Amino acid sequence: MKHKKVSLSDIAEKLGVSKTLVSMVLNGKGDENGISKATQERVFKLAQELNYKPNQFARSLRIGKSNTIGLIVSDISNPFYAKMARYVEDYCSQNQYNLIICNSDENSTKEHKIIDTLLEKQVDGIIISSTIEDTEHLQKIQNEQVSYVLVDRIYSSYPSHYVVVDNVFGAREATQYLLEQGHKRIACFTISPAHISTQVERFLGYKQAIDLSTESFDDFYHKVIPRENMYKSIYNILRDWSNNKVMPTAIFSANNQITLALLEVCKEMKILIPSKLSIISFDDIDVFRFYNPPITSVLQPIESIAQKAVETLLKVISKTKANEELNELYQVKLQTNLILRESVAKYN
Amino acid sequence: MKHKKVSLSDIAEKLGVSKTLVSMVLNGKGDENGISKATQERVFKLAQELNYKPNQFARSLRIGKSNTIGLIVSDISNPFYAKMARYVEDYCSQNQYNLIICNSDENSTKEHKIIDTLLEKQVDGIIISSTIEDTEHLQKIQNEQVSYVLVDRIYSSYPSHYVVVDNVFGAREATQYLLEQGHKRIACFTISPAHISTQVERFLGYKQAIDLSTESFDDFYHKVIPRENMYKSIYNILRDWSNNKVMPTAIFSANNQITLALLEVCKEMKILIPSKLSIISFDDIDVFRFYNPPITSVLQPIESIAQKAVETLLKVISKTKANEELNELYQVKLQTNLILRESVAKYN
DNA sequence: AAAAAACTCTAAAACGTTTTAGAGTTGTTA
DNA sequence: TAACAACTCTAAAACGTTTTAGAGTTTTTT
Repeated sequence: MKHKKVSLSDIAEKLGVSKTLVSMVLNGKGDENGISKATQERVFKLAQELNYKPNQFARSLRIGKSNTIGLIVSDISNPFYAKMARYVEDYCSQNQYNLIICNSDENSTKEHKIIDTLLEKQVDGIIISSTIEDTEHLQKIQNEQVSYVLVDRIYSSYPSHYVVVDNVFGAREATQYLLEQGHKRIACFTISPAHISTQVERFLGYKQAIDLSTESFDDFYHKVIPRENMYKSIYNILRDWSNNKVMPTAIFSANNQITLALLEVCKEMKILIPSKLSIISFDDIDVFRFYNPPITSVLQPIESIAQKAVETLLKVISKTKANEELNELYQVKLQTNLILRESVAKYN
Repeated sequence: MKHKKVSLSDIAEKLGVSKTLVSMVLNGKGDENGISKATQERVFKLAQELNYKPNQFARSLRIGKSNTIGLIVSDISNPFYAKMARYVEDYCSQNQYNLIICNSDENSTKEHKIIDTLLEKQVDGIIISSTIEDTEHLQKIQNEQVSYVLVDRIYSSYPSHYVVVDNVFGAREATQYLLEQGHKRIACFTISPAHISTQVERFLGYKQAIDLSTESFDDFYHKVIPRENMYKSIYNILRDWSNNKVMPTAIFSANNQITLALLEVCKEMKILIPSKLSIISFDDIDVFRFYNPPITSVLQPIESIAQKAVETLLKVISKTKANEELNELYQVKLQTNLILRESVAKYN
């Protein structure tokens, strides 16, 4: 029982009317085009009966719009991005948009390829948390007149629409909390590649807090952990500090994966948390809630980030389509929340 | 500098050749159609220069194939599905397929809608972990001649292609391990809705283990936890058991979310693991590795599941397209692995 | 009774590909 | 030198929509 897909023409033919009419009616433009109620009724009825499904390709080809957007993140199995993707998907489908999710694996070459693919698929827009250091990929997207908004990660010297979190504030607040608890030697771990704005900003917030305090900042305690070799390199760092009797009393970790590795190392080295070492982490993932002790962390409003990102992108898309001049830049910065748990001890 | 997108005709025109020729060359069919090397060279060169990108909609419209597949899971922010989606995406893009990921939220109505949307988008195939009890949605997909493969969850009485894990074996092995450690009163927690095959099968494996042992099976220790109210209902169950002095010595939890809730309840009620209660869980998620004590669990080979699912679907798609009779059913069942950690104590 | 307005509908083009069937040369064979 | 093969290329249709510009009736106005 191979039955061909039913098209507009099939309906038109059976009803003895034109495709134009059927198209109008089915798109809800029957009234405004003065199609009689009776005819509209007949069209709807038959369409239903035949289980008519418009061909999206024909449609997209004709109107030059795919109703699809792309989301590029480093790794969708990272809980932070998993949640984000989840909410982005929600808001997209609420707005009748399709979503294509892509993983860059923190690899510039791969991200460039992804962008090419997305542009070939003629997505209407891209939400992108980029791993690339320069901005030629953004230029490339713009050249194709495709809208985009940066999320999570931005370029300070390249004006664009973005939705991010106030990383400087979040990191400063976390570090200040550590200071308030009496810590003096506080280390900061960020993850490679070092140019990513989140890591730069969180380090900045950390530094600000220390500079504002009576303690003095020492770059010795800032380590960029290579993401390919987190466990080993953290292990080496802690061992060196320990051997040289310069162990910090607290660590601010600017990334959830770093924190996970750090926790494993501490377990392995039998460094007790928080009695021997206090830890505070950016990103609040499930593991932190369940860890023993539960980890104090900086919560990002993931759902709002996602919502704002989609909202912003759709705004930009519609303005671009309408050919309005887009002189206004949408730049959203959301607040973080410090979640106090038990991985930080008082120090004196 | 609004420059229109460049099309085949643009290239053809500038080169003074036909669209046909350009199309052939660009699709690598130059040789087999006897286009001279020189001409091919000119085409490639100009296409490159103009940064030509084929219009996928026109292409899909013409050849009736979208090169897109859909993935339906209950919630992509659940670590198990996040990983799965991640790998599915990998294998899809390796095969030049696009992926649309959808969340059903364990809601039948929503899943039906998702399927309708996917069919409208004319995906070439669907990988689906379904929440729906009956099989009319599968019928609907088949009616539209769209290929699909079930993953994770199946219908025992509805023949279809699938890729799953041997849940019965995994659950039996886990329960037998509990028995070997001397446990006699072993409970089993599954999650609602109760009809989902994974839950049914895991319960079955649990029951088999007990029936095979010297212990006797008691349905009293099998609880289906409603997913909307996991914490509270687990709390009530444990409290009742405790009050009535019928606390099991071990619990086999057939779902990672249930386990998480169970762990929280135990913490709240100060039930020590594993000394007071041993726990073993299906699914091995990050939290379990990091928990204190680390949770013994049944590991599913997520990457293989994903790989096989994509592989199978693509096979089915190509056979369907070639109009070959598909009398053979692809049914893949993968093995689980019991990961021994520290949440199970010996009991005597 | 002619002109205007209102109402209902349609023909045909366009979007950018792929594919079918075959056209026009040039060279080769009998 | 006629027939044939080989080589290189093309016209046009088709996929299924949306949209533009306007056609054909009937009703209303003057």
